[in-house]
Amino acid sequence: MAKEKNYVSEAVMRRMPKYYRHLTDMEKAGIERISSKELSKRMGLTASQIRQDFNCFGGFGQQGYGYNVSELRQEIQKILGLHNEYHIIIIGAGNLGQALANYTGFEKDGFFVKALFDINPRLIGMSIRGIPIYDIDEMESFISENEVHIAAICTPKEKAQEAAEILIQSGVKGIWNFAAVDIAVPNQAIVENVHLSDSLYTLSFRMSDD
Amino acid sequence: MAKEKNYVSEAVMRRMPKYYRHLTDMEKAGIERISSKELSKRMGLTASQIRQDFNCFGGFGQQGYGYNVSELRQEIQKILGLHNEYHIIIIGAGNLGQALANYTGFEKDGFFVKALFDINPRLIGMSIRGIPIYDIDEMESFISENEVHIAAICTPKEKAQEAAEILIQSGVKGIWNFAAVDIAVPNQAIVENVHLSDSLYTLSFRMSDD
DNA sequence: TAGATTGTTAATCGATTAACAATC
DNA sequence: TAGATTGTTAATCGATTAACAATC
Repeated sequence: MAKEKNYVSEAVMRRMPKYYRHLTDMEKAGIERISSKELSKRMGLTASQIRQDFNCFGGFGQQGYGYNVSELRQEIQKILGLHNEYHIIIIGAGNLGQALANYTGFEKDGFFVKALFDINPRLIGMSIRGIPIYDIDEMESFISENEVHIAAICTPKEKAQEAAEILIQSGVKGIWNFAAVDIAVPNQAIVENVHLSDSLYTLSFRMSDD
Repeated sequence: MAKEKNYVSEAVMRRMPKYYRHLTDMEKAGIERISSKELSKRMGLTASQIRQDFNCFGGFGQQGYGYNVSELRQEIQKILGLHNEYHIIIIGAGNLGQALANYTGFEKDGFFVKALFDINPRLIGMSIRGIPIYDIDEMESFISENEVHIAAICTPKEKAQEAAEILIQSGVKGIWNFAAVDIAVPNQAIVENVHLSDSLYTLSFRMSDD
């Protein structure tokens, strides 16, 4: 039974999706139970860390038995908020924006793309998988008329901050930022960055590291 | 003057691209010098941490003055290995693979996409921005005949591990993994993961966190 | 019951912050 | 020189690991 959710460290939070991913794979593979020790081998963590992590949220296991894979998966699904449905809009219908819109893999977790927005007249009016591309000027009214939980910012980096401000003012709570800038936002908003260039630089660093 | 590069913690390593990004922006904005204190405000870190971070690599500053933006940027560029040129191939020419191939933003940092590989006969023979899409069966011979530093894995997750193994056997050192699996690799290879689903789950978690 | 493995407390390790002497 | 700010050492904080009593 999960405890009241208190403060969870960044480190723990970043491991939760990984647990969820592995548990989903295990469930699919028909594995019914797993001990923290087995799981630690599988995931490259320590058994101790796994038990500590889970105990941030309450005990999910049983002494002498371990964890029931399906149950544990379901608990973590709830912790991650993946029992909810999320509506996403994509700001910027360039390469990346279109690729995100085309990708259906997030729908199984309840994430649905509802619209894209762009300034390019050639793109406006088109659609991707039936998802319309609108003029960026219609963004605010779209948000007020439709429930939008998350906005993925796929604009050039110069436009990202401005877009974020409008989005947050319009009531969007979650920003999934793909632009290569650090966006400043008020407290109530949440920004999750996907800095592809940072990731590539890190790879470069480790490749030249000796 | 940069010291011999020793062990650098994961935490420090992950901050280096961010420094590089901010310094590049500052240089572009014509800022000549900056103190650790000013930089700390700008980046949301502490001045102490910034000085500690830089001292992993040797001292780049001057007492009483601070840091010269251009010089510091150049030092970090070298630390990150961004003075080199990298050849990238993309495995999987679906939405994401194509988006990456279309994106030119990494070229300014010396990353060039040389080819894509896929199993889909409809895609094989086509090209993106002049970059050819080849049959996946030609991957090994392409690598042996061309210098390939980095392979971006954009395949479905079921194929990612196998692709990684072939790539590493063929001599590719860096794997930029976009598939939603944790790839197991031998020591000499380096994997940098971009787990978009993990990122989205984290966003969901923080949005439902109260 | 005996064996296994959790949940949890205590010990260790590493990263961040604070402080200050060195020095430009 | 005096003021500013680094480079670096010491103190603190937090995260990971180890240990073990609780218990299935």
